[in-house]
Amino acid sequence: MLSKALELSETPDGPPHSKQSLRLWLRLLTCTSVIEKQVRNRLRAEFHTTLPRFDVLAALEHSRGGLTMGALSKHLMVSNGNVTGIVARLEKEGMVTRRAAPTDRRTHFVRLSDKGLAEFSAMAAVHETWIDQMFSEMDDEKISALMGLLGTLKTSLSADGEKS
Amino acid sequence: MLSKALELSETPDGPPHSKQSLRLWLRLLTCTSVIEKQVRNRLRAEFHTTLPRFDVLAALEHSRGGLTMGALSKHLMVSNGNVTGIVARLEKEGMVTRRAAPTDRRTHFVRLSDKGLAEFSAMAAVHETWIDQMFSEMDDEKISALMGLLGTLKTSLSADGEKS
DNA sequence: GCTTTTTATTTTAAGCATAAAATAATAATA
DNA sequence: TATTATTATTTTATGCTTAAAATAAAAAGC
Repeated sequence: MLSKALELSETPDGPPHSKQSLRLWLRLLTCTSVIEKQVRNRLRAEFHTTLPRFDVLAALEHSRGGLTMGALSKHLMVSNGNVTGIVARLEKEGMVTRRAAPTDRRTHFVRLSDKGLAEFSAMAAVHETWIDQMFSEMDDEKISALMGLLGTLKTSLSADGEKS
Repeated sequence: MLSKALELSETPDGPPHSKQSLRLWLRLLTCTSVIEKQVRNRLRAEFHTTLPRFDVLAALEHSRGGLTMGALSKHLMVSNGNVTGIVARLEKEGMVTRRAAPTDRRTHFVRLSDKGLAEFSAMAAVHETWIDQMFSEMDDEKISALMGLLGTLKTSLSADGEKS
């Protein structure tokens, strides 16, 4: 009787967890890629700049007083050498300034210039409207639900990362 | 009285839609970046290969008979020149073969070699377990809910894209 | 003080990614 | 058939990204 009950169960086995995870991962990647591509294209078309440069400026604007190269690298989750290149280009464009710390000549502080702050502020305002429009069909409830589920995913990813 | 009712409403205005969208976008990007980085690192460590190469092999395996350069480019959502480079490296490694179409010498068909199929099959199996583990704290219900919400997001992105 | 180690950053070499220009082959049209 | 336009792909120039090696300064240990 038990087997019969299982056979007739209203919740039969679906695809295994791994297959569902894989499909979810592909959809997650597609959504992110589409948004990222839009942002890159618009930054280039409207502000003649790139997403990595925008990200560096955002990190600097968020923490007034400047950041060291290492802190920037850690915050943006990219390699040291990567930050070196992006900051070099931003410096050449006059968007940021670099200065060695007086106490430790190894560490270099990067700060937004006045021009950098002005340009970033303009970009950030428009950037926010781009995102707002792309998410326009997501009401507050859906946004909140998605935030929660992605929070769980973050936890799951942390747990997986611990094991390495 | 109406204004009073609004003041005392149990659902006062939260942050505006644009701010919530922005926070959601950042979380989405973080999750995707973490997963992508894990996959890249493991592909390199365990198979001495890269994610772009893996993606090309996956596209080829999925559609037996081979794909043209243009079809590959469209499927992977990357530029033509990008595919040219990746396929050139894969060909040098003996993973794929390239042949001009007999009827139209402009179009080139790319196919998995036997070696390419064998290596990809091995990688794909392990890759699936990586994803499965990263999503291990997401039960079937959460995966399904996340799929649905990302489906809505995809729709929203399509609607936004139409306007360009 | 002198050596060793650690820390912060840059450099280098390779691959990925794009847009724009160039090639080359086919299709359309006069 | 000769010209023009379109299509499929590659090439080029530039920038992003990484890992690994190099540099250089500070800290630790003897």
